[in-house]
Amino acid sequence: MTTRLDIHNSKTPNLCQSCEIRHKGMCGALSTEELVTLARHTRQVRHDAGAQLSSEDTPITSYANVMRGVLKLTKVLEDGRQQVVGLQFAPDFVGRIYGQTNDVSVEAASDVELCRVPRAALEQMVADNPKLERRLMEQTLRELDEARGWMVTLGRKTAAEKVASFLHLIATHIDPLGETVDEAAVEFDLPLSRADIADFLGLTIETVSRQMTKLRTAGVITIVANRHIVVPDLARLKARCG
Amino acid sequence: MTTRLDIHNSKTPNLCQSCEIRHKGMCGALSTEELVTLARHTRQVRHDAGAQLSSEDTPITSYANVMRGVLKLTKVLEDGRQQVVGLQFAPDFVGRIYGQTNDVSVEAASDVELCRVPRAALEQMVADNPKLERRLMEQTLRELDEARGWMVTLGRKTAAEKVASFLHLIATHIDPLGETVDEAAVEFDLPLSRADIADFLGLTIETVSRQMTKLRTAGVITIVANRHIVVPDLARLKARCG
DNA sequence: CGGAAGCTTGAATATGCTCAACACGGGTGG
DNA sequence: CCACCCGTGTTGAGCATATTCAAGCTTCCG
Repeated sequence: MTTRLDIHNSKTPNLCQSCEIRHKGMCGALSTEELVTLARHTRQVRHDAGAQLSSEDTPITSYANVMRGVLKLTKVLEDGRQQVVGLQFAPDFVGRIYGQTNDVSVEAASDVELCRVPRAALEQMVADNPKLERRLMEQTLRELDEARGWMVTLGRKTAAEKVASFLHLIATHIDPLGETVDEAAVEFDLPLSRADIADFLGLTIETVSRQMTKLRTAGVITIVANRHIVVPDLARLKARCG
Repeated sequence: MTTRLDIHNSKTPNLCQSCEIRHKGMCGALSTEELVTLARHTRQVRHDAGAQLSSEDTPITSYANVMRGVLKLTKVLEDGRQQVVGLQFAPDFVGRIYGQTNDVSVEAASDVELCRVPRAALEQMVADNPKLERRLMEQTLRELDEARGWMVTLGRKTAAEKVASFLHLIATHIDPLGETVDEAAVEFDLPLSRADIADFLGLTIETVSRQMTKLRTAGVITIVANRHIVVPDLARLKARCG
């Protein structure tokens, strides 16, 4: 690992220079000097799909930024019923600030790359930098909006609409950095298994599978491989989201 | 309205002195002097149950603190299907900071009393006072946790568990300022109609009604009047929450 | 009182679940 | 190289839960 950098000059750290999310996530709020300070503590880490990064009641010891891949946040009932309560894409910030525990379990849905920051280092930076705190506030508000949007889906949409809504979400969030080009064709790999999708939508895997088949036979999507989907017309998909 | 106060001395404003939520909500982060500054802009307002305070896409012009009663936050689908995405009790802060629109419709679920603050005044205070910003961050995180908790309820619980969970929520949040005394008997008025409860739980009013009847015949609750409920044993209710 | 809104109850229906079998694909080992 | 296996996804049949539709009841207000 050759991520060592000369901390005596204040040029953008090598690591951050090549970071694709440099300007989009939390780091966009930082000056070059602050970035240097932060980079002394960060470490890029990779996790395979399925890896559990933290669980509902473990104390928080570090935060991270998603650089590549998708994380899922889940909660479980005592009897094992599970609900995915959030998905995080690059360049989302991961981790609950100002809290003792996460209250959610964090798992890698796909293979992921994270930029990890120890708890103390981040909290120090936040305390010193109002702009950073504000960024985190905005991310939190975005997550709240997303959670509320999914409450509508969970509570009031049919299985068909739920699956369409999920595909629409992925289609509009997965692309590396391209801005949403509505009405256009989109092609992507699902970052979640059928079981995860079911847990996200409050359905069973069988129902998810059946609804995917219906969307396929209706010509709304093409299932190239189990995980590999083509949406020829995003507007037609959106029309099925209820 | 005799809420005029002498702004030349910096004693706690009369209005705030008698405010029951003075130390619990956002204002708990303020010094006496800051409170005086803030109180120059605030105004207590009352709304009847059912009053709509703002809708999904109206711009935000003011914020508020809930002093009494319950607000409901809702979202609707084009075809009219509705979902309650949040409830706010005293001393919650109401309104999405750093945003152009609310993305939710805010309605008085019961008769409410609010302490209203114009947008500019609050944003100025937040900019000047990191402790206040932090309070708002904490409230936002709490709302996010609550939203995620309800996602589990919406996605993975049965109708019976949903209704029990709702009653448990109200039983533990409605009480004026008493801390949750688990295992004890609780008596309260439901701040929501059956229709609102249904929209909160992603059910129909008929299903809500039937499940309430089942809880009554099972002896878990007593329905004194339509809205007036007694829970003799909170633990028994909790056991039915899934 | 009378009317309307809110709530409850019942019967029939539909949506999504359960259980079960099968298909596909990718890796492992004979 | 093929057989086998295991994880993952699909499909089908029967069933259960919650919805829909419809009627009747209560409570609240004029």
